[in-house]
Amino acid sequence: MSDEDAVDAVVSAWHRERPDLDLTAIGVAGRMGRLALVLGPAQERVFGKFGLQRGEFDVLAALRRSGPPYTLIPSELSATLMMSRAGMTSRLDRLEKAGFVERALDPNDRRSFRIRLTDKGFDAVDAAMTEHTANVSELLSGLSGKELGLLDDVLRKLLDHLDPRP
Amino acid sequence: MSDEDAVDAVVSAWHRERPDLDLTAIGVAGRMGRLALVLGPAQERVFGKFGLQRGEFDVLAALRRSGPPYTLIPSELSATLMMSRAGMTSRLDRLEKAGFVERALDPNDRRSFRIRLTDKGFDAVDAAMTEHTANVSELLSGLSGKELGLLDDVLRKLLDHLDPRP
DNA sequence: GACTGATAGTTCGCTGTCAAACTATCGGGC
DNA sequence: GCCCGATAGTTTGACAGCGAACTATCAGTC
Repeated sequence: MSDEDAVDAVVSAWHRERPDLDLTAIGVAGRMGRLALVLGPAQERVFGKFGLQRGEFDVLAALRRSGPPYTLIPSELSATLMMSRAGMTSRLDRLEKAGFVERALDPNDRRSFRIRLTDKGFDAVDAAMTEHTANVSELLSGLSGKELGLLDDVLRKLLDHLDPRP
Repeated sequence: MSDEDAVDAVVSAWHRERPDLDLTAIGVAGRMGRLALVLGPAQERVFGKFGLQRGEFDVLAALRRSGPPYTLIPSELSATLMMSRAGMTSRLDRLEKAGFVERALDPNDRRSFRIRLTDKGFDAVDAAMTEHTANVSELLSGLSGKELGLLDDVLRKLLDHLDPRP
């Protein structure tokens, strides 16, 4: 069988010090956390090549996949991306300054705006998405198709349990 | 079958807009990212009850599970926790100020220190770990034991592929 | 039509992290 | 015994994100 990995070492150290605890779930959570720590930067490297950071890409991607006219409202964006509105304001500032999006007045609601992807933003996000997709496929290429499907099923179930759709 | 979840919606929107892309891996990565976004705050709530944030708990936990005399040096800590030394300096400042750890001179290397868990830090991390363990078990309780084992196996394999042990 | 609570977005102050520059110390090679 | 590159930790400056306070607008009620 395969060697002990970093998470196994953590779990067995805890088991030695605190044999009273049930560490089954801790190991799984530890692997997920560590995975996020490895996958995050590996994805950001790709976004960086297009002058974007992860969060900025997420905004452009949400606009892009919404289809023509590639327009959304800031509060939709902050809700979809699970972040504060304050943070969204500054992200949009950066993206607007870089010419990737435009703020247009919303004719129906004067409190709000319509955030529209510019042509430049469209091109950037499409190119970034192409490479991002290839990169993520490569990152997960250590798993067989069957394992990938299995992982997806379990993650879906877990996500549904933690954050059930209404 | 279960309903379409948020990630399915993202993937199918991308498929509509960009049918040229293979989105299999994107879906899995999306679920992992979203899971991290849900699990993170859910864990931080517990740490907060003990006056700690996640990163600070991680430091105390590394010291605690290293066993007596509960002492490590800063560079070990920053390497284990995959963070910069600069960040570790400020974490240790906070923890020292709160009385959870002490900096002692390293007799063998005058560039370095020995970070030692105080009694107060020991008690705090033990109590936090007890509750953290229960909390994580509860968070993952949506999965059966078999599913948990399956998830662990796949994550281990993936982690090994991405970040192989030397 | 005026009032009231909810909603949209911004501003402000704070915080945790990082990268780069810096100081001090170590340890091997000549 | 002295250099000199490597190593340990800190300091500095910058930055993304958050929560709370604020302004403007909407929508329903009397």
